[in-house]
Amino acid sequence: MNQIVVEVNHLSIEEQKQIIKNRWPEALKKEKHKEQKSLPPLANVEKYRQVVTRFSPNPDCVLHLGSARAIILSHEYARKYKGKFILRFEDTDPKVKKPILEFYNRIREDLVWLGCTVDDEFIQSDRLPIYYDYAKKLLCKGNAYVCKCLPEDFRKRVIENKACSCRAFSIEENLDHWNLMLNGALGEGEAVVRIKTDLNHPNPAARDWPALRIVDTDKFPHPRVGSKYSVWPLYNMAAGVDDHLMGITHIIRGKEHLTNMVRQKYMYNYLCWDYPETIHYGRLKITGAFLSKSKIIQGVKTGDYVGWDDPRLATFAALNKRGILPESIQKMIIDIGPKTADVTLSWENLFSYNRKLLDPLSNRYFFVLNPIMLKVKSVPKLFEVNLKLHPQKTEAGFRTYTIIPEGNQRKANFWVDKKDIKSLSKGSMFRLMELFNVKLDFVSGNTAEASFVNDSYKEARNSKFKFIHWIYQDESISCIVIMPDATLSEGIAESACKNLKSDTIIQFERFGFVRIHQNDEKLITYYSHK
RNA sequence: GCUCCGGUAGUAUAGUCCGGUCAAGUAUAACGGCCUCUCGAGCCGUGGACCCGGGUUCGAAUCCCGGCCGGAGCACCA
Repeated sequence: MNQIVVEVNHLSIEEQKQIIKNRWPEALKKEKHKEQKSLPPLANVEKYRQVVTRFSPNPDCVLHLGSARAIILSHEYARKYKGKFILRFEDTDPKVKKPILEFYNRIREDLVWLGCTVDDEFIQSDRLPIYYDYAKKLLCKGNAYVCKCLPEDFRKRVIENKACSCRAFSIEENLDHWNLMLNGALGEGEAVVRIKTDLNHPNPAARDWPALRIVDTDKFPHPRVGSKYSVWPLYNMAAGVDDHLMGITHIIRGKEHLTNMVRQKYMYNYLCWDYPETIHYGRLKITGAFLSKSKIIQGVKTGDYVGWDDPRLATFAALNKRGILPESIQKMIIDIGPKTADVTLSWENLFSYNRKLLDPLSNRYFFVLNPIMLKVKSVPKLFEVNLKLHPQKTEAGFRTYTIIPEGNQRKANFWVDKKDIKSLSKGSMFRLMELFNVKLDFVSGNTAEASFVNDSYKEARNSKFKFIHWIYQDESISCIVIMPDATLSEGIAESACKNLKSDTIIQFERFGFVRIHQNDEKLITYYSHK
């Protein structure tokens, strides 16, 4: 056996290929296989009765593409294993990252839009007594202490692996101090509860982390519970306790939380809990989009953005407005999967997912961006055209226009795109799509003149005429397209668009997909993509 | 500075745990062609990648060592 392997390895690739070709030609045939991508299996599922995942946002901003990975992966895994998906509002910072009432609901709405149904919901600001309970337990067991050092002093010591004097207090003293925190005798910044870890832990970030602190809620009332509490848990305390209590089996979150796992594991050990399985995925960026909450909040506040759904933002609200389907986002996130490397997507990626879904669903219409009046003379007769609403689906129906030549010159007037006309030279022939062929006579300013040639499609095709779209002057309405950079483009759409309901997504042929935003007095659309 | 994580075409992903079928698959983007009364969709085709250097091995994207590059944490934020 080994001998054969050695022998074969000494042959060149060409020689090996030749032998295979002669003896087993079928082995060289390549098979094309299309695989439906799905999520890799979750670890240790069999250990648990039911998979439980959670999405836990701070309601201090609307949701955006940056959260999509956490939401969709958590939800998708819960569904895949017929488990539970929990929404938990982590609103435990009334001061620095203050929650805002309106966002609780906006986040719920965003999740509904995304198609991620929530099985259960919790709000941490309802649960302070629970955290107090565990804080006291940890203090009683000597696993935590009340630290009254200045943060800078503590840091200095901890970097040198040294304990501060508070660490040596007795359990009774700690409980006294804890009560002083709770009853308001100690003010903001005067004390924190720290979980004891290992002062020699190689990672300084893991040493004796803070679990609860005091916030002056008279000055900074919480939007839901006001000034009822002044002692607030920090992330690792609240999330750690909740993950256990809520039976979370698989934590799926960004890798910036990697050291938080290390920290929380100390607490889990003290309380004799098992730490859930974890997936720490990498950061998701999209080129050219701001995915930073603070920038979004700032920009909306100053009016640089028109709102949470400004088309320049990658918030779900904005993506919705721009005609991005939630299914496209879902599919994209699932394809990306849960790996730890950072990803930088380009819009093209999202668009191609979206286009695939949109194409069969969207009806087609004509829209002229830079209108120029084209006067066609010598139109011999009345033309009635039926334009397909969808090129591949006749069952979608038609829109019908009747072109009636007028005057003794038998003229018919159309709006066409200036760019199209500019690309044609005088005397050249072109075709008004689905209508007839014309010859360009002359162009001046905002009008052009042409004369009827014939209505032979074959001739247009064979002679490679340019095919351009058009809007009959008597059947035109004005239309505004809001572009991705928030600029407005005004153009002319065909009158059949009058009946479109807002929120439908259509394709303006040779222009791109747009979503109808408003169609009362004026047609206003948002541009999606080509 | 300390600690952790990562690096496969322009972008994203499969393969890495457990070395051979990877001469590196797929999607998207680019280019060319076909088809189509859209510049969309569809079909066919082309080009394009294992961060670098050593080592182990008959054989390395995969294992080991060293380097380089990128990201994250080191908050009384989440």
